Amino acid sequence: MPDLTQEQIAELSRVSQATVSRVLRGDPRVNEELRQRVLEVIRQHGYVPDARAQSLRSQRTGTLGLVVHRSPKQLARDPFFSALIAAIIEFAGEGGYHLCVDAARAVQSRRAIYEDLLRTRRVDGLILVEPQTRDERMPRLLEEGFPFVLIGRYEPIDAVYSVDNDNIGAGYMATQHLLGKGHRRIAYISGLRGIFVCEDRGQGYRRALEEAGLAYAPELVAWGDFSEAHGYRSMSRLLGLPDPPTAVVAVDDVVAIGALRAAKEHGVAIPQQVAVIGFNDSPFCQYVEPPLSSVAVDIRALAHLATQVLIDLIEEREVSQRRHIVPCHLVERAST
Amino acid sequence: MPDLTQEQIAELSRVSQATVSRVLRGDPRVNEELRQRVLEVIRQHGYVPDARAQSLRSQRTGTLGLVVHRSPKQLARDPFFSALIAAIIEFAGEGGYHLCVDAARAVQSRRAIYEDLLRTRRVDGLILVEPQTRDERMPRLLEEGFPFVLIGRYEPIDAVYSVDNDNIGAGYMATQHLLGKGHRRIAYISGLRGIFVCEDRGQGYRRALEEAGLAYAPELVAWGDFSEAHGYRSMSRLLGLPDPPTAVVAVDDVVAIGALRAAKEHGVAIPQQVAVIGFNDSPFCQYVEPPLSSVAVDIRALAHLATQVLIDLIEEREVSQRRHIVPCHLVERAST
DNA sequence: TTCATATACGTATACGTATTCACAGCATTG
DNA sequence: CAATGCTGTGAATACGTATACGTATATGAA
Repeated sequence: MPDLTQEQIAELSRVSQATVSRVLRGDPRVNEELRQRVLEVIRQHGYVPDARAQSLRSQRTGTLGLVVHRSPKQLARDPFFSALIAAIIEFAGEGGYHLCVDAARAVQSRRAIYEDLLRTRRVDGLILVEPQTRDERMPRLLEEGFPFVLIGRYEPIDAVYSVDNDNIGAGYMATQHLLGKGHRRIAYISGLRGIFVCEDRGQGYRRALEEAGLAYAPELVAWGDFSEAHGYRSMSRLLGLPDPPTAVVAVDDVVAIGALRAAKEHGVAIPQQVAVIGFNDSPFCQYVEPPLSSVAVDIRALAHLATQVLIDLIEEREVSQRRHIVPCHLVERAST
Repeated sequence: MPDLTQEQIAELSRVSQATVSRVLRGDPRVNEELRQRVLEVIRQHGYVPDARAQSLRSQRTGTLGLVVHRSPKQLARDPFFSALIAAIIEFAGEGGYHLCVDAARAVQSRRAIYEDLLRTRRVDGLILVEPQTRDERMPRLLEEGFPFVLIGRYEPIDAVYSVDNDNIGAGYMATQHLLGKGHRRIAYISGLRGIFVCEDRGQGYRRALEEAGLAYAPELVAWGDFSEAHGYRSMSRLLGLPDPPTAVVAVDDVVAIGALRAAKEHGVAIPQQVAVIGFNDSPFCQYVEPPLSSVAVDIRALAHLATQVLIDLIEEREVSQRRHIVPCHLVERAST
């Protein structure tokens, strides 16, 4: 079946190309008889309009861009990102948009993506996942008036639309949970200093402690990366303390897994001697031994909000608020 | 910074729009002095060509389409797909293409995707992941002469370009591994009947047994779905046999996890009394107790081949073969 | 000098669609 | 009955780029 144009459909229907276009766009000012004739020809020939021409003419591509600040390898490994991407695909589709995905960690390729997707008008808007604290593109994007939404936080400019987890609340909730189980000496195995997620969850942890009348003890807080090895090392150190913790909040499930391993190797019973809780409710939480309690972030809500806000911006609808905070919830398993 | 066109760049450089286009396309037939002048103006104004106009004119979009036959929810859950998507993003980028991703399980939306991506010329080519055995789109795609590549198998028509795991080899390898450990009574917990992956791995399993002079015993093969629950149930049944297996090949890591759980609950030691091996080498394999041996499929190779073949088809280069088979390798851990 | 050839550039056009404009036909109004 | 508005339609145009084509200048050979 060769590619037809409106021109040819018009000829076959004995109308003008303009009328074909009007029929396709559902313009009411077209005679019913003609409309039927044109629709019949379109149906018979299986005509579908050319998206490229439509884009050029209408200045709309019907495509959203998704840029993730992770190397493809990291992306493949972390279930959080894959779930996020999958959900964004879904919601973009529901909103009538396609999705163009790019991933890049290097600054150089980040610039390229910026040029390639945005300036070329290849997409109508952008979702940026976890931008850096200082991201030189933010001001430029704002300046261009290009529609974009952040998943994560970006403090410097509050004109930015963003959707984020309630990480402070999540840290608070995890700690609260352990306090409720009677624990009084609770450690926090964090990630990198200066990363919003880690700082925020730590802040929630601290607030829960203080509300319970407990002092924040720096020796019970471990900084490192997001690896299983970091969880293992930190837990080993904590267990060696003169007055070891009876419960541990780990900044991420993978880190928590490392902590679990260390505890088991030290012959410490979980959750009897040490309780452990992680974040993200990764799929593997239910498979590890013992199954890991975790604070689940609502990835679908995150994706839904981000997509919806972006589409509203593109279609120039009113957007009620610039910052959205998505609440988390606790999934209790055997490790606490 | 407002959007410029070649027209305006031309005016600023005191040349024609055609010359600007030639400079941008690297046409050699343009005076060096002029070229520099134009490039300077382009640089100063940060001009980037409009991809939509380029697409319309050149009949190329510079975008690949990826269609996955899974609901977004399944997609989010299965690490295999997320890794695959991540790798395809990477290789498409390296090949100078963007990636447009869609996912859909329903037949209805499948048709829509077909119309939306292909007939609208929104993408230059398509990667289809695990199409159904009878997929009505294959003949149509072939008929249109539209470039596309399958990840998975499609038997009916061999004019189709495809890239697939060596699933037979993988099943053979897993079984071989267990035979090498001295096991003589080996079970196979499969997935759905009629799914290529399950049948093929089963075929490899069977061949390994027969080469070792062992009979294929139907009571040692369990059919079901891809769930953890199926693994659990099947393992429970197998352990209740008068002559239970000493080793189990599970069609998927998640199924294997279920089997592990059943064994533990029955007080059966792993790997001393029953060895277990899975497929895919999912990230969680190293976190479970005991860590799970698994046959790793080379996802990056799969993605790389598919992307490369597709790009070659689009750019009308010679493609050496229609079917590519990617070998697997075994990752041994404590469960065997 | 004269013609052929190559080179470097501009003019014009096409890609397929959406939309503005103009106009014909008809109904409605004072 | 003239003036006015409304409806449905086609002609023309614009979106921004790439390229076929034509032409002016430079270069070389006769």
